[in-house]
Amino acid sequence: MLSEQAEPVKIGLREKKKQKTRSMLQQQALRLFHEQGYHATTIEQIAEASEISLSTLFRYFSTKEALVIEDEFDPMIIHEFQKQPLDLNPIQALRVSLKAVFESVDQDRKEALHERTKLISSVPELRAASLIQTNESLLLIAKLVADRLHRTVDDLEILTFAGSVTGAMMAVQLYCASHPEASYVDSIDEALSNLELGLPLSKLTSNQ
Amino acid sequence: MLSEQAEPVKIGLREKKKQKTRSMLQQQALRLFHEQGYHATTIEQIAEASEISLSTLFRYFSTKEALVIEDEFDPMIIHEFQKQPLDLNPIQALRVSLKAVFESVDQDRKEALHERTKLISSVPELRAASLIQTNESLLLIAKLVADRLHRTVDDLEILTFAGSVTGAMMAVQLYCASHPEASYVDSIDEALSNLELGLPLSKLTSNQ
Amino acid sequence: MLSEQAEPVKIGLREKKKQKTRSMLQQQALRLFHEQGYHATTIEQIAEASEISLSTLFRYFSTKEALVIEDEFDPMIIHEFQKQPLDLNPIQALRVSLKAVFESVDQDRKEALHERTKLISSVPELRAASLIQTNESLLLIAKLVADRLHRTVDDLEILTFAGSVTGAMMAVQLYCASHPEASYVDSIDEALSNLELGLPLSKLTSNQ
Amino acid sequence: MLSEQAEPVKIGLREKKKQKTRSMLQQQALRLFHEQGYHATTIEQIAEASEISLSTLFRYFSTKEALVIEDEFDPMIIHEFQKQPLDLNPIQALRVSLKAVFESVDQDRKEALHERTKLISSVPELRAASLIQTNESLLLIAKLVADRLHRTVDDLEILTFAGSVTGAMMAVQLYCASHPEASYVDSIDEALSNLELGLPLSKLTSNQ
DNA sequence: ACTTACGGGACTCCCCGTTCTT
DNA sequence: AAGAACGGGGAGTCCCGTAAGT
Repeated sequence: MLSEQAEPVKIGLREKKKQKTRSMLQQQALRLFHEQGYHATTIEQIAEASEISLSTLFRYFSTKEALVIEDEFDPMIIHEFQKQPLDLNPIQALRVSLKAVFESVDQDRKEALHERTKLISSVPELRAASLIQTNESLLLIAKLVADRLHRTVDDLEILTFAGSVTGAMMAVQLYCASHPEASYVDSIDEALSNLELGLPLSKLTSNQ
Repeated sequence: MLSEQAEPVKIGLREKKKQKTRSMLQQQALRLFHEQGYHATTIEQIAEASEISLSTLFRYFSTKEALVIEDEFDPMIIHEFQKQPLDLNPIQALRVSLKAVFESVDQDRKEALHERTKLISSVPELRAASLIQTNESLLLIAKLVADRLHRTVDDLEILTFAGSVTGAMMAVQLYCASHPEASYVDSIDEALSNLELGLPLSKLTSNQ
Repeated sequence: MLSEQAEPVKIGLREKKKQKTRSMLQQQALRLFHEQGYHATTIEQIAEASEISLSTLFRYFSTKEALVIEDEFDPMIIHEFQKQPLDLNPIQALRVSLKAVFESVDQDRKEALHERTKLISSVPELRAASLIQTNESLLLIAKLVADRLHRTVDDLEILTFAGSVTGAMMAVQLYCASHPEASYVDSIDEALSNLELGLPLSKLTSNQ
Repeated sequence: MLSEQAEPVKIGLREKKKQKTRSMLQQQALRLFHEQGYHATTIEQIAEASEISLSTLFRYFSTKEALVIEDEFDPMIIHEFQKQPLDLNPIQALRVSLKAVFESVDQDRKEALHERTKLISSVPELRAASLIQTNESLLLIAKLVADRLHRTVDDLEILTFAGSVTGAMMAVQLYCASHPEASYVDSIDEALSNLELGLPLSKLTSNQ
């Protein structure tokens, strides 16, 4: 979910055109994947449908998977997180940030996101790519938390924390894949709340 | 009559030869990857070096990644975990199991494991494949815990738990990748211990 | 008025900067080729390392190979050859010229040359580019000899002579590639001396 | 001209089909190059015209150039050379071999060869590839001569000889490129004869 | 049954135009 | 005007799956 680019977004004239091309490519890709399936769609078809050349497509998205995986939420979440007051514990801060970001997203985008998530769950290659990104999110979360505490990412305690959070999110993805009716955002919140309470281990121990 | 008795023996022999081929392939693969790098090595070279044909190689390992990823420890850990007494909380049970398994592994295998782990961290494709497996471990842990508690894997609480554990292990992998001198097993134990203590969040909150 | 005088100076400065850029590019290229190998290095990396844009790089060197091949010795050798007295036979004249030029080269350049030569021998594309240049040397030698004799390059006898000389030099390159301790200059001289003596064929015939 | 494969040509049933595919590909390539020019023709077109896939084409010819360069004469010349009596000097042996081979070639093939040679002279990439092969011929000639004399290719004298011969052939190619009416075979013979006579240097020295 | 050949798609890189900017 | 960014396109490599041949 979270990956690294957090540039201030220079509003260049042609920056905009690039954005348009990017989003066009993703749109066409998602459309074709939906219509024909992921494997049955070649990237050549995507390039053609978007009326750009293959090589240019690869300049925008370095792999077929990237067309599906890349998302626009990460920088927003980062930004939100960094604004949170320091006396919140990091899970609280994260929960607040996630809520803030997803409340600002309109219905259309939410549905697109949902569609994408379904696609990812069902295609092994995409799952793999998504997990790679998840892994990078882990580092990012670690970095954000380390910054809050003036510590370094080079710290097993912090990494373990970030790992647990990331793992909880992976769990939610799996959960939602088999419970299509469940709300993704709510489930994340619940999982994080659970983690905040220490999981809680007593409930997970047989007391007989 | 005799042939019926001969059967099991023959199967045994065959199994053995298969095992030998498998391990030969992995050995050659690892050697070549070490010498020339992962990408510079083609699976054709691996097949040649092992003196078998490409199609046969694919019968043993369906992808190039599989040559590196396959792991013999999982089943051992599962077995150990299922033997743990029910009054241990699941993290305790897991810690005990992991220790038991790794103590039984000889030095050679540990070094081979270490070599493999390094290779995996450094090659994105392998990381992806490894993460896919990690994700399946998540489900496996969930299943084991669910069984202990007579609940189902279909349960966000349990999945969250399993996710946190899995995430903690991912964190340890990242940690060890940048701290080559750290002991993998000890670090896992420390991370799990940390998780058992509720991470602990108070230490991760700025108290100014 | 003043500007006219200023012109040559400004041009001088510009020329100098160009020369610096050229040599910087070659240096960075050689460094990267040495570190990562020729194929693993992209010209984009070279441009980046030299802090100029790709299109500018191509203005200086029209192909990746040119970064390695360009040779500053040819014009020097030509110049020397044209000064040789006419009563020397062309091989003698060439031998004297080569000696004169290489004696004037300092140790650093010699080592750089040696490094380059090694690189060229080991990369097929570079060998090809180098051979193209060798082929042009053939024509050049033919022209020089033709001029001495007031004949034309359009002459099989002269071309054959030039070809033999060029071929002898190719032979020396191959020889030195497998005998790293051999002196390039000495070997050339020996080869040319051999050619001057008619190869000699009697020694190359089985006399049993 | 001379390159290495000198297998006894196992007459497999499907060896024949491969031969047919090879020659089909070359034929189509030459046709298209002739019709549209070398650069204007893509290898995809060649594959299509030959009704095979791109990847298969590359299995037969690893580069676009190879489609033009590879020829069938080398093994024949080698074979002939090895049959020559040992009391011939190596240039004589070579001259006899070349004559024997070219006399056995029918008119059609000679014209095809001529066509190909013209194409090679006119396209820099092909010239480069051809020179690479020439360079390998040098080594081959050295090897053949070394074998005759029970010496090794590791010998500057022999390499110089081979280089001179090779260089003479390069000269002939240049000569014939600018004299389309000249006979390739006769010119080679003349050049080699010239080389055999010591070039001769006296004629190439100004005697004023 | 087991190898060998073939197909095809993803991806990378080189190099060259054109456009846009400074 | 010089130079950078951008786009295009062809060559080439590799993985992997399927079909053909022995």
